[in-house]
Amino acid sequence: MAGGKRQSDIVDVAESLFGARGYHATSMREMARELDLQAGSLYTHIGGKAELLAAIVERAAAAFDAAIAPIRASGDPAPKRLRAAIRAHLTVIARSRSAAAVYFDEWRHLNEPFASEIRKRRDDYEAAWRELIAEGVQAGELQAVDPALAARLCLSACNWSYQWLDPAGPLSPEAVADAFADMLLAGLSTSNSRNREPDHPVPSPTRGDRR
Amino acid sequence: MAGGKRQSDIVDVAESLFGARGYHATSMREMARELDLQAGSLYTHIGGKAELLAAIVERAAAAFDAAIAPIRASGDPAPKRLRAAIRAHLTVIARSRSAAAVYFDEWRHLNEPFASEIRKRRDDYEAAWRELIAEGVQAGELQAVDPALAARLCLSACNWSYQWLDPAGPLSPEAVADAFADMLLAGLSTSNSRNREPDHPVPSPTRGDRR
DNA sequence: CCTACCGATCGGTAGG
DNA sequence: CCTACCGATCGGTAGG
Repeated sequence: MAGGKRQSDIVDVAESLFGARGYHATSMREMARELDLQAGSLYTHIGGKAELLAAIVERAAAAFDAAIAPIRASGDPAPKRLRAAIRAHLTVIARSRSAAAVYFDEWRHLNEPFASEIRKRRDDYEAAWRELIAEGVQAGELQAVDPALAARLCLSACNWSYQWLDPAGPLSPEAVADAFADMLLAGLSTSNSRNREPDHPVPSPTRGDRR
Repeated sequence: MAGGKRQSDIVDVAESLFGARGYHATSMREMARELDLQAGSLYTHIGGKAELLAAIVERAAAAFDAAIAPIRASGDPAPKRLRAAIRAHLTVIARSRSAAAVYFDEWRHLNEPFASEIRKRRDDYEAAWRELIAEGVQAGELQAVDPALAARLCLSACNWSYQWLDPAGPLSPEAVADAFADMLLAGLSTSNSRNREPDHPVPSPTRGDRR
């Protein structure tokens, strides 16, 4: 699926409808109506419904990969990279909640070989987070947690945000990201007491400004 | 929908198929085949497909509510209650990942009034977590986080586990829950050192958070 | 619980 | 890009 203005319009509408109602609950006729077309006319521009799903999911996967690539390569300390990754991940979701919804919920309806390809891509993405955390543990910047579980904790918390994160809401995605990073890095409990000096060099715009 | 052995068999099969493939991707004929019935015969026992979905989602919502009710009433310190709630929540998910998948992913296909009822029930459930955290903040047992965001962080991390939590995996759901609780309570970073007492008392939240 | 069937709707195509 | 239409499948019902 390569180019064409009309085609990318169709992909956009599909993304929005698949995200809102789900892949199987969205008909080609609904999509056509949204574009003021007849159902059959869609097929001038696209190969089929399954192909649309694949295009949307690939695009979403690419957005996540691209968002964390520079962070991985930055050479910053692990806590700073982790904070940046959380922000990047949430920003991708906030930029298109529909795309995130399709990526997270509808990818299981992909045909082969797309399903396998995406599965691998997600595994690689998670591995990058795991590696980041493992490096931090190694360097003594992060506690001696299991990197696999810690990566899963961070990603789970971030992924689910597609359910509620609202760029037009009272808290910007960046503010949510910083708050999440604060809590994940510093912990919720007071009983393992921490000093109150700024502990990471990264400025956190929302600290002291949490609604 | 009230009782009948055959009926509960059907609900169980529906839960498993809806969870695996999604509501709209599952046909009544598939369900019938799984039960060695003809499609039409299902309707002796159930009212329809939509009714099945409602039954499954209600059952799941009730399981989550029941799991945290005794914890809310326990009077334990907030960190202990939070840990217990994480464990309870993950245990419900682990006990039936299909049910969790339907509850989290397919509830949007509910008709009214079920959709509204479930939305309210989920809001109330989240409010219980928020309240727990707010009490901990008030008592100085938890840091001065925004209870709404902290509740969301914990629930997000826990909810997403339906995607990967495997009771037959190397880590039991209880072990995962404890690891998640450890990380959420103590934080991932070493830089706010935990072996040091705070030089000032931990501040209470600036706005009176009573609820 | 089965056989037989309903109208509706699905994704997609032919031919222009 | 439209009209017209295809076969398949959907959830559900009638009648036994």
